[in-house]
Amino acid sequence: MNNEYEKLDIRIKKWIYQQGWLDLREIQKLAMPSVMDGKSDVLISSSTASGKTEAFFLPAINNTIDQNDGFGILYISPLKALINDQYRRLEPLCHDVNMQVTAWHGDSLVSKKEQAKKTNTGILLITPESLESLLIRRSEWVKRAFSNLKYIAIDEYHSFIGNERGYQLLSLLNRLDHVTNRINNPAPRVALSATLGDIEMATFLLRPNKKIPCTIVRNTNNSSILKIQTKGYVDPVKSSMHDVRASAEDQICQDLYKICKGTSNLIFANSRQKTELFAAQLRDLCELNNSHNEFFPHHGSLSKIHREELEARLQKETLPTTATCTMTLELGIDIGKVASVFQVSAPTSVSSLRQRVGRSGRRDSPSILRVYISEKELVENSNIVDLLRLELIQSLAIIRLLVENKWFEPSDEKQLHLSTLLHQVLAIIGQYGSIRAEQLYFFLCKDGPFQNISSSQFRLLLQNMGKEELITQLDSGELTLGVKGEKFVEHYTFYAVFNTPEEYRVVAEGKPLGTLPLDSVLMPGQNIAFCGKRWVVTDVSPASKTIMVKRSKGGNPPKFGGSPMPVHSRIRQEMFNILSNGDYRVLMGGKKIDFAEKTASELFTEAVVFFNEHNMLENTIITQGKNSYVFPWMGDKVVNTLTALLIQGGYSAGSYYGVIEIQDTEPQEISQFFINCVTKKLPTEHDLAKAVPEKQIEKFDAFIGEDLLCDEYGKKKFDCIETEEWIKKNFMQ
DNA sequence: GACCTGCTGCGGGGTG
Repeated sequence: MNNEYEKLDIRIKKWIYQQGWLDLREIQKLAMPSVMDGKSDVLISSSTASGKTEAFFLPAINNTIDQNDGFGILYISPLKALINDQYRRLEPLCHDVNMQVTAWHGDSLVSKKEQAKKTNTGILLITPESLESLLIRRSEWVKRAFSNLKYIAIDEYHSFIGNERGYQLLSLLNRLDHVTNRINNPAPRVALSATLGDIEMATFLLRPNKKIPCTIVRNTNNSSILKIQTKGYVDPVKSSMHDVRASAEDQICQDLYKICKGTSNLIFANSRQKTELFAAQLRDLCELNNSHNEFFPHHGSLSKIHREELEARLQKETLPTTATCTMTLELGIDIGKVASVFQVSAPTSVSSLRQRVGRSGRRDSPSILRVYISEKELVENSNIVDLLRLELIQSLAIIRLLVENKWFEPSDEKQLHLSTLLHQVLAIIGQYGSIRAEQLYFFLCKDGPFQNISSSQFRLLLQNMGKEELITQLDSGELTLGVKGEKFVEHYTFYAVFNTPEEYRVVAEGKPLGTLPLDSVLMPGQNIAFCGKRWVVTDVSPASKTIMVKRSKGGNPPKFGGSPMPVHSRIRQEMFNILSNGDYRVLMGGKKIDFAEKTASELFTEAVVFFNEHNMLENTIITQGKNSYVFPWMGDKVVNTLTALLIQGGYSAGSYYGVIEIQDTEPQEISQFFINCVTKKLPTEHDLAKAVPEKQIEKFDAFIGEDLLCDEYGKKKFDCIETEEWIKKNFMQ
């Protein structure tokens, strides 16, 4: 035990002793001085199950243990489930040191909230949305209850970085500092995270105005061992009914069954549809083998009961349990120990694969990652994406970036987040009743999180909000809520800044199974797979937005919809490197490690042969049949920009897996076209966006006006500077 | 090829 331990209150020491802990964990020792000091922000970055939570809470509780003039600690989490987990973990300690801890979110009991409102002490665990509602509806209480905060902790910090919810959170923290008169004396912010790519950016985003410094705490000896296997599968292209070869999906299911049976695992399958498909097929295999089912799906469209049941089963560790899941099991919900993490089909980002890997392995056992990739059997008219085995290559590139370079995708700092800015304008007016435009601009943009917004853009936003009757101007010049704005702010759906499309509820025997998008075309009599089981649709009621089902045999999972996840330039460049060198192996300790089994490395060789045959090291554009294919080996923003330029130039172009297909053209014509684009000067991102018919993506995009929408969409989807550099480098040197 | 997250106050009906 170290010096810092000695400084802890006797009640906390006693609790630690009772836990049977012989020593504090490394991250806890490292974090304790800065948290205890309480003068700077702290960024605690350390792997899952390394004791991060206690690294913050032990010293923070120590410093607030006898505080009775308002809450001492405000803990913010992106998930209700995580708040419940943390409550369970903190409750015994808080009980022993006689401190109140309150879980505060949409599902917590009103009575518990009322109790906390009366006593105003201890620790409050809350979601950003609940904090938003408190600031709008109970700002007087907020002022009383939080004026003496000693700490604000943000858990799973990476899940907020660079997205709508993260900007809302920053604005909320700013507003909290204002309401409690803590502008010049703010409570330190402590961020907890397992994966942080760009630490510089992460500290900036924790406090954009940099009023107080930020200390970074990372554990040094990350000795966890990672074992990786990549397996390839050939999906036969069947030419006749008599072809009985198993599909790649069936082969993968057989392997998943063999390896997972009897142990606990996570299978990430990238889409809810695939997640359901594997869950249903693996359940069928259990039935076929006369054994109890151990396979269950977990994703965002399943009802809470089903998800919680599975989480509890994993947590208990008494029955072997394998979850086929989407990113719902990426974050830190307590799920016990798992033997392996499977990634079926290519991951799209290094950071999410890192999160997933972290779900297996503990200090005493290695993390095991098994990546299963299916590639189509090659036939005469195979697609170029299949010929180059791009799904496999993307997987190999992401694995290499993960293991060798310790690199993660940085957040996209160019985005404007105008939908969230509009939301915050409404929220602040809702909170104060009325406010001057200059104050709002200072509050949100100049001194707040929306620093990419110019004053003219802000003015335009307010004008549009006026036109839409969201706000009106009083005779005094102050802004107040308009007719529509009031309706928005009063409704409970206002607090979340992210978009949620309307859905059908799926109900079996009166119990909710989950939800499906409104545009899913389901008919009575149709068989579907959902929640890991097979059903037949008995009734579809558009009026009550309900789909009734009952158990049945057969049926495939429905489509859930969604938009593609963008791939970063660094990944595409790593794919190019791998193909040019004909080597995907990972360099570790001076040795090259092979992590692909036989079929995967055969598929890789096919890709390299094609790559070399077409001299793709030199050729950026190649021809297949009547079409040309552009290989930028760049992220989706550049691919989108090039594709948009081609379409505006009258070509018939589309992209897939980062490759642009242009119909009926020759490479020379395309390269000349690109050169002309640069010589004539490229259009702006805004101009490119103008031509896109459907640009509304975020919740309040419908109200920001066409002009700003083009700014917003352009910055999100296109990058003209990087594109121009790419054209110059490839065609003009 | 296609991810995820969250929210109030009140009224009606059931249970102790």
